[in-house]
Amino acid sequence: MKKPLTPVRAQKKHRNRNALIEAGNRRFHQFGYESTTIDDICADAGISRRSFFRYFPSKEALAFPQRAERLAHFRALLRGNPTESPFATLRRIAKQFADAYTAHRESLIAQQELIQTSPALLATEHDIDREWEEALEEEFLLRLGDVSDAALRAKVTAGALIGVIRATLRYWFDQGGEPDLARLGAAAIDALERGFIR
Amino acid sequence: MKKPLTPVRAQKKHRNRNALIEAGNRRFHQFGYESTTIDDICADAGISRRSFFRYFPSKEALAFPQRAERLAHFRALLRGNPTESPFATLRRIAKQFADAYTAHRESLIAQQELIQTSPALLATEHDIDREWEEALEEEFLLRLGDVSDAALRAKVTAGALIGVIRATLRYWFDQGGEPDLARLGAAAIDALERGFIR
DNA sequence: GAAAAATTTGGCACTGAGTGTCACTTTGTT
DNA sequence: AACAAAGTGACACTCAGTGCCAAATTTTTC
Repeated sequence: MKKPLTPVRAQKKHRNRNALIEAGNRRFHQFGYESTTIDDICADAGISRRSFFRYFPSKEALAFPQRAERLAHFRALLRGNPTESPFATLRRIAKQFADAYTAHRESLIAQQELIQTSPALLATEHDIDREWEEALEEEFLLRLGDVSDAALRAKVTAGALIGVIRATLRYWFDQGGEPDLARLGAAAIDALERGFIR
Repeated sequence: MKKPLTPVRAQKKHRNRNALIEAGNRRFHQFGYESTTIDDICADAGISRRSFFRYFPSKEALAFPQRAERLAHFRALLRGNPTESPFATLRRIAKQFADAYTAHRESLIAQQELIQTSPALLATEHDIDREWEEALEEEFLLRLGDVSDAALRAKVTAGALIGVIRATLRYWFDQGGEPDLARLGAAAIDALERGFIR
């Protein structure tokens, strides 16, 4: 067990954490990521600089506060239907994400624009992609069982998938979130499954 | 034109640049990337800290000194045979790179191991991948002409390719550079072209 | 070949992220 | 109420990266 539970302390932690996230996002979007210092954020949130680093390991982490939860969610979805064919699972998950993205279109575009302004945020975004790629790889490996070349095939398939997904998202963002993301996602997975022969 | 040529100065520049690269690599491999400070490198190379940043924009850049040249080379190869089918071009280029990688196996593995030790280097490596992905995208766009969805297809194909290539390389590195990289590369491109249906 | 102009360099000071330490306060326990 | 454990704030420090300016070096001009 990790948390023996602490009633009052947990509350404070939540409040402080949220105060930092809110203050950060506000400043990031108003003045830009690079121009915002941790001192600024701490002042807004009424928390000491030193304590900031007890809540977040870095300034970048503050910009992706739900990183761990989202990854866990993705893992759970992947693990959900082990009997289904892999690509069927992927299509189902892609559809779900496409719908969610479409629903939060505005804020996602704002976030994406912010990310584009900072190399540090781009790097963090990539780290996240890698985590997702590894989750995919693990799941493929599990499902492939003891086929020969399982390790290689799992890696390559996961790499191709993440590549295709990121490219699709970039296109969607480039078009201002206008196109039908569910359709784009489906097409991308089709291309992967059926091949890129023209 | 950029350089009206300067005989004596160019020499010095080369010498200094190389001194920094050598000093850096030596220290990186001996003591680790993070533990090496720019001051250390400058001391070894006999160059002032301030001048370091006139040769390289960052510490990471020192670890990938041929970045621009390699990208230019890749672009040239891509542009080389515009009449050939895209996948034929890719196969040819992949083979070339596979051979080159196999020839420099040892040092590439050492470099790769170094990269794995540092988030900053991993981030830089990703930046490089993105540059290559963009080069691919441009080339595909050029070749697709005015097909509908050209932008999307170029992006997605480039993304899939880079994803597949990186995954293949990771596998190759994981196996200590033992497998036949040319064969792995060919298989990866086959999978992309023909599809991932099992 | 010497003086002037252009370029490069080194030193200094500064910002901002991230870390170690330690005393102080708040919360939970008995 | 007393004590232990966890969280917080203040201070000092390291290191990457940048602006600025004066000194040195190279190139150009006469």
